[in-house]
Amino acid sequence: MPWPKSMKTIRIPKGNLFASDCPTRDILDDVTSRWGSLVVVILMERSYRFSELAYLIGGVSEKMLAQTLRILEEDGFVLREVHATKPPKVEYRLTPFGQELGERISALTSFVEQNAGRVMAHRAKARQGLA
Amino acid sequence: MPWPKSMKTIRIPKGNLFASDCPTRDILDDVTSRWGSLVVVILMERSYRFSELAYLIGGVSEKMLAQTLRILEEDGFVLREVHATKPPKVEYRLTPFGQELGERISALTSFVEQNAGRVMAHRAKARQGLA
DNA sequence: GTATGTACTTACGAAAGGTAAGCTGCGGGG
DNA sequence: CCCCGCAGCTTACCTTTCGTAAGTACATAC
Repeated sequence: MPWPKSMKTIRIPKGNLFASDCPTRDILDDVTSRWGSLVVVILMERSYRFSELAYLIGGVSEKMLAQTLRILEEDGFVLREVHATKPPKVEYRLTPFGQELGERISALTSFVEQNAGRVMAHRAKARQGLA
Repeated sequence: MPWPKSMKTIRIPKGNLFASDCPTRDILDDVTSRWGSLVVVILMERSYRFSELAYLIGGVSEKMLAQTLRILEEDGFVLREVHATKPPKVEYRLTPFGQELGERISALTSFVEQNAGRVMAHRAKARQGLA
């Protein structure tokens, strides 16, 4: 697909989010990943252990939970605390930076929760239109 | 993995986002999908045509853009207007509902853009720790 | 009649994600 | 002793999703 003429008058609206090679894109993917956002929201409440998270977040596999937590830790949103008890105990909590992020994500998730009915209704209408 | 003992005292923090069979989860996936959030943010600015979106959002394929737009339309966030000109022209814009959503998503994306430096710095430190 | 413009679809290979089993290290029951 | 269980991952394997590139339709322009 060639570059359309209407492009000549268009400027990229904001920052660099829309450039595919910008690291901003990676970070957004991390925090909006399927499990990432759920982990952040649940950690807003308090710290949790690995197995607690695995059970609270319905449908997550241990593999994906571990991967998600590792990424969020690398990005500086989550803190991993190992307690050398027997058997070992690993607690995850949000960093202050992660809490700032969590406020934004919670705003989004609670909006989605509160308006899920509207969306479901619209989906039903849209599918009637197709049939 | 069996249900751990510490679970007995835990209650699910909020709503139903954490139940794997809740439609809320699907909706969240739609709006936080790789391309979904970018489309919503860019449509906050003004309406755009298909090919314009394809060029503004770096790295998106036409296939994924079409799929993303169809989903956002079904959910009631985006409106699709076909102008029967020759050649045809299709405009996409946010519904009022989509704009409410867009405010939440923009809050998140602008936070990420503004704090990308912090994240990159933390990633670099984390990788030094490993080496 | 060949090429262009617009908005998609479709086929196919690559990559991400899910499932389930294994691993380590220690303590307790038989 | 020996094996099981607990906790927190990790690995192997397979399925689903995604990206790439080509094709479609229809009309006008060359």
